[in-house]
Amino acid sequence: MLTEVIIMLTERQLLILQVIIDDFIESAHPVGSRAISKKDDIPYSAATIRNEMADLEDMGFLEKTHSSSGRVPSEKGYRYYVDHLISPSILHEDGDVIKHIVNDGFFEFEQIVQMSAEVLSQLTNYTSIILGPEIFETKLKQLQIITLSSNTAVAILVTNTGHVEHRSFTIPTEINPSDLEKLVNILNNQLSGVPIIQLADKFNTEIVSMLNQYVSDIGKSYQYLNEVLFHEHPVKLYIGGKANMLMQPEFNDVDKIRSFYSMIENEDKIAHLLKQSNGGIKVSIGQENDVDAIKDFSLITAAYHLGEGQMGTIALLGPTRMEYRRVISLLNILSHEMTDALYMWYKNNG
Amino acid sequence: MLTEVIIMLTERQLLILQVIIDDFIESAHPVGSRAISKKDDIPYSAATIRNEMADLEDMGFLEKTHSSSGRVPSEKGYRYYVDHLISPSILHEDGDVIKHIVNDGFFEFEQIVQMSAEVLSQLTNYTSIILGPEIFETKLKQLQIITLSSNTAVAILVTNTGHVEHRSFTIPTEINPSDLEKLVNILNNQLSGVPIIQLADKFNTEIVSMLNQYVSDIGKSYQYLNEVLFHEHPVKLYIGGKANMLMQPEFNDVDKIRSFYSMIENEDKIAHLLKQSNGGIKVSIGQENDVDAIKDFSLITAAYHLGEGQMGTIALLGPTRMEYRRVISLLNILSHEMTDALYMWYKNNG
DNA sequence: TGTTAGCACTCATCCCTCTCGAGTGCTAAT
DNA sequence: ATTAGCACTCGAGAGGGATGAGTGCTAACA
Repeated sequence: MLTEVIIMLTERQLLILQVIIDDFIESAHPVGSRAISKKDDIPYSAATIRNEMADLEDMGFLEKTHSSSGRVPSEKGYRYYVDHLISPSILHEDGDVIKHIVNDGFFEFEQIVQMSAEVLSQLTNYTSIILGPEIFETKLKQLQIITLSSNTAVAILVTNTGHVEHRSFTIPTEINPSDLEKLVNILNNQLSGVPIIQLADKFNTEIVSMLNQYVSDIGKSYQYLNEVLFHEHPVKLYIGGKANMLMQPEFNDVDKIRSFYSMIENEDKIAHLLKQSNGGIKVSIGQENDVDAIKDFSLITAAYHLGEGQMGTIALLGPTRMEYRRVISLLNILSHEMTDALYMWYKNNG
Repeated sequence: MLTEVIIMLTERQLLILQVIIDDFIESAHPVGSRAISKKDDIPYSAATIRNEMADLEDMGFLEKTHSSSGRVPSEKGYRYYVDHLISPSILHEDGDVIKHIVNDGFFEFEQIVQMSAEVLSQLTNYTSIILGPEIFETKLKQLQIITLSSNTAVAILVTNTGHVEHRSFTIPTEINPSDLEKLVNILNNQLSGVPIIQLADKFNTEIVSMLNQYVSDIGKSYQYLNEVLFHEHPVKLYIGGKANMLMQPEFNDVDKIRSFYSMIENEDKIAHLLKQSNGGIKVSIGQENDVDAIKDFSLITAAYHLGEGQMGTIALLGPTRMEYRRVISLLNILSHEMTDALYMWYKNNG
């Protein structure tokens, strides 16, 4: 796509395109010329509309489902609609609901995230996905190792944001259980305040030698320890309203439901999708999506931030016939609210 | 149901009933007399089968979907089948898979539970639900309170089974943050080893006065603390394979799928259902279920134990046309394996 | 020249009917 | 007691209008 011919649409074409897409988004039925001409703000006859519709179809913004059907927006049509026809309005009812949730009393950040995912889905009847918060900026607050038996223990990491990770493990035979306490002390002294993302590195470079010096010779088990303590903290994915989506008329087909569910259960792939987001609001319509499994859907992603480091991604997955205007407004509000909430957190706990 | 007339079936009727149900469970299609008479172990003609089928229908074990259709088991038929016609066979392939998972290396118990739910569902294409482990016998290993800022903190409870619970909270103004450490020490001294279920009580009766004595006057905030630390630890519910169930031909109808999902998302209700289970394997077929939402389904529950105290429930939810024989065998194996695994845990960590 | 009325045409959807086949129940013969 | 035979029932699926919402095109109009 080196050259993209810029197609100029007349005012009237813009108006008609917009009305058609608005109508289809609401009704999910192909839109006919007569229905358009009857609308209040359309002073043209059905025949005129038909001519314009034919032109819009030639330009690729509209499609027919069969030769004598009404028109349906093409993906290119949606793209144009999203890029040029929707003014980023703020819908206040939705905004209030969201602000209420994000700011209501004291919650763990993760609770806020979870509730947001839930509400986002209920407001829209699409499936909401929230990734993160990513851990670029979160720092280790404290590390605990609690022994359960002679050879098992559970390690607990607490971050400055109140996030808690834990993992059980068997204590390597090289390590004398009685040394565990010393080990934890050293780790806490050296690693407290260190960004989570740097823990594994710092452990390898600075801590290991220190451990060998002050604790018994931990030998090869340092790698195991590193693994247990600092590696592969799974990215948390909050998916809200897998079932709400079934309300959409697009899912009046059993096979579609099946393929949707087998897709949505594959959390890894979803997480991968969202990770590509790099800030701002991004709309991927149908085939624009990189992943085959959602080429029938639209995915709207928004990032929420903390200072420099990006923290996570909020997304809504729905049919290409999506309420783009409302969804974009919603994600805008929510990402700002979450960013604000995070900022407050940081100010208090950083 | 004060009196239940005991109906005697002839050997032949038993055989025919069994074959019909087996066939229907496998095929999901109404079973006709000719198909039965053609089976190897059936030496009777189709006409004979028809006569017997008519009798079995009169007795309520079979039904027709319409006047000239083949027969389908009634719920009473399934009940009889489950009670009298299936010998509790152990299916070794399944058994091996399960043993492998439950005993494979060192895992947190919760990981085992989660994986079991997943595998159970994949083996059967039904939806698996695992409740618990209930906390009757688990004891507090250690309590931690980690302050995040001047007025927020996160409380972490670790049990002897390696289970970790955590909750963020605001520090009540009555409590001097510098006293928190003392508070935690007292709590750990007094409560370590106490069964989780008794924590709240013990806190109210024994600890509060002690705290007032040794720490600053915590006043009315003791109730808040109790709430934060010990109350309402939500029962964990692991649901596996919500989507697998869609493979069942019973779900070839969009509305059924919708109602299934809106039911399964209501975790509270499900948890309530499973809590009624009191040991052994229990089969609830269709209308036998107390909850309306699953009167079209069968629910098989099995408890897993630890010593005296029941620990949790494993269940499979499927259509009434369920592979009862296999499912019962599976749950049997799994409940024993989990019970054994728990026992080992206890021996090591009790 | 842009707009509109009119008309022939297309196609999905609904409904009706017909056929086919898998099943039954009943009766009479073995 | 069992079975072969037969008439009957009913669901599923195919075929065939009728309906109606939609189109494209043409010719008339301002």
